[in-house]
This record gives sequence, structure tokens and C-alpha cells, in this order.
Amino acid sequence: MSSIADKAVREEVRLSELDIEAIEMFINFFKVIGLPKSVGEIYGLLFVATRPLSMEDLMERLQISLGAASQGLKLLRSVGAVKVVYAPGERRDHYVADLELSKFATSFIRDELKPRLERALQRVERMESLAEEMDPKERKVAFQRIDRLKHWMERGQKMMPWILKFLVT
Amino acid sequence: MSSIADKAVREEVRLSELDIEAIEMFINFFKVIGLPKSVGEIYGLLFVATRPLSMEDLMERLQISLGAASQGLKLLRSVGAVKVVYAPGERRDHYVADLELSKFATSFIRDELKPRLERALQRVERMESLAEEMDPKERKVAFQRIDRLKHWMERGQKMMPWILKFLVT
DNA sequence: ACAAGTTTTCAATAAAAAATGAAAGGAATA
DNA sequence: TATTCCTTTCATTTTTTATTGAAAACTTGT
Repeated sequence: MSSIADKAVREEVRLSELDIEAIEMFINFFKVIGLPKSVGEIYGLLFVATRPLSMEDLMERLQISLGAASQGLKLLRSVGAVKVVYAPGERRDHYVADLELSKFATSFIRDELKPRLERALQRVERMESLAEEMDPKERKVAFQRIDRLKHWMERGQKMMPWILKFLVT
Repeated sequence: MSSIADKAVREEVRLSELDIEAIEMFINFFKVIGLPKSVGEIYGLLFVATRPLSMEDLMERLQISLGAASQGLKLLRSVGAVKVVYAPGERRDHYVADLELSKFATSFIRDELKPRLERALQRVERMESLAEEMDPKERKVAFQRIDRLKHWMERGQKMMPWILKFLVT
């Protein structure tokens, strides 16, 4: 009798001030790594919630749509930031925040930064071979710059495992 | 006779393959730190250019508008990524890329990350005072989580100077 | 297998961000 | 100081990204 689909108007459930602070914090934090507001809202609320919340709980409290809730949870699950927990006697899934924040950084580095750097290094190699064909004077300048690029990419690659170690410890 | 304003159709100036590789690389790189395509294009072209380029050069080669060129250069100058150089006998300004890539990271950390972290820490303090007023059982859980947040923010703050040192060296 | 509850997907819509270009504001030259 | 050239600004348009919600696809209980 309280399914999501047939509920015409969603009932207003007030968020506490603490909830709001946490939510705003995570919205801002997630924005840095390019994630949409709704994802920050969901994680923020789950972070301060003292019990697992269902998708409908999230929709009610955050006043977001079914689709946004579903997709946000999917993304958060995929990066290990949210876990599904079994709620006895309840049919719907319930979700909790994984408090191990280092997981964000880890998956951000693994899924975003690392592949980008690898593609960039390939590009630099291609640039080197293109620069071979330039006339001597220009080639010198070109190589100088390409080398500098290469240097920075390698430096970035070296730095990532270190950051990971720092975060995981 | 070759002013920007009265040139109805902009003449096409071909980019070399090397130019294109560099531009694509920087577009991708800049996207990570949330900068628009046009900024990456401008920096990329200046990075491989063997001579200083004027704003009109950039508009022609990249096929971007006056406004995009002006604003992109303004931003890049503001983070120290592009310098204005004097071109003898030329009226218009000419621009070169500053190859010291660490400057990006430095200004990104200083202008984006640091202030965010500071605001977030303030929020965490506010969260702590709000949690004081919760009932004992919930308060315990709340403090546990807030402490964890605090721990990560402090860790982030400690990490930044280290990253900076690593980059500047 | 059926029915009711729940989640996912995705085409349509809304919101946010970036690009455009006309007009205003500055600088250099004459 | 007037004129011309160049740059900046900003209201408008375009493009990109996020959100919505109906319909499809699952799940669980009977």
C-alpha cells in the first residue's frame, strides 16, 4: 500500500540541520570530482543516517526523482561508496554509506586519472614521431617541449601509487 | 586593414597533426580540473607553437570566437599558464605558454582545493556542535562519523603541501 | 504462474555551463 | 585630440549535462 509508483504526491520529510550540513558538504566535495548534485545528496544523507535507508526514504527526504535515486545509488555502489544491506522483514533494498572515504580517491584515481594518463602518454609518443619530420630548427623546440610533457606525465604516474598508499594507510 | 572586427569570414588556417595531438591532450587534461574545452585548445596550441601567437592567430587557427579567446587567455594568464610577450613592431599582444606545468597544479590546489577544504572543516565543526544536542545513542554514532570526516580532511590538508613540494622540485 | 512491490532504463525536459558576437572600453598612432 | 586598432565585457544563443517519470524489467511472496 505504500509503493513508490502509485504515490501521487510525495510526502515531505524534514531533514535535520545536521543532515543538511552533511549533504551540503558532500555536494561540494563531489563537485570537485565532477559528480552531480544528486549523488552528493544521496551520499551525504546516508553518511549521517543512523539506520539504513531505502530508495523511497531517499526520494522523500531529498525530494529527488525515482530515476535520480536509482542512478545515483548505482553509481555510488559501483565505486564502493554505498552498500546494500539486508533489512529483516522488508522487501525493498536498504542502503548504507561505506565510511571508508579512501575508496573514492582510489576509484577516482584508478578509473579516471590512470587511464587518462595512459592515453596521454600514447599521445606524447605520437607527438614525438610527428616531430621527427619537422625541419631541424623547429624540431629542436618541439622536442624540448614534448620532453617536458613526458617528464610531467611520468612524474604523475610515479606519484599516484604514493598517494594511494598514503590514503589507504 | 586586418583588424579583427571588420573581418566578416575568418580565414581557415590549417593546424598540423602535431598541433592537433597537443590540443587534444590538453583539452583532456584540462577537463579533469574542470576547465572548458576552449581553454585547453588555447593552451595546447600555445604549447606547441614555435613563436608567440596573437589573439587573432588563436581565433583563426582554433576557429573560436573573440570572447572565448579573450576569456580563455584571461584565465590562463591568471593562473600563470600563459605570458604576454612584447612583439617588436606589432600592436597587438602576443602570447606564449609557460611550460612550467607545476603552476597549474599549484594554482589549482591553492585556489580550488584549499578553500574548499577550509570551508568543509568549518562545516564539520558546525556538525559537531549540532550533534551535541542529539540523544545519547544517536549522538555516539554521529560523533563517530564526524570524527572520521575530520580525520580525512586533516589528512587532505597535510597531504597538499607535500604534493606541492613534489611538484615544484 | 500470477500478482503486487520494487528497481532499472531511457526518451523527454529542465538546468547549468560554455561559446558567440555586438557594444563598450582602452591604447597606440598620427 | 581624433582616429584606428585591439581587448574586454556581457546579454543572448548554443551545447552539454543532469533530472524526471513512464514503461520495461526484475523480485518476492502467494
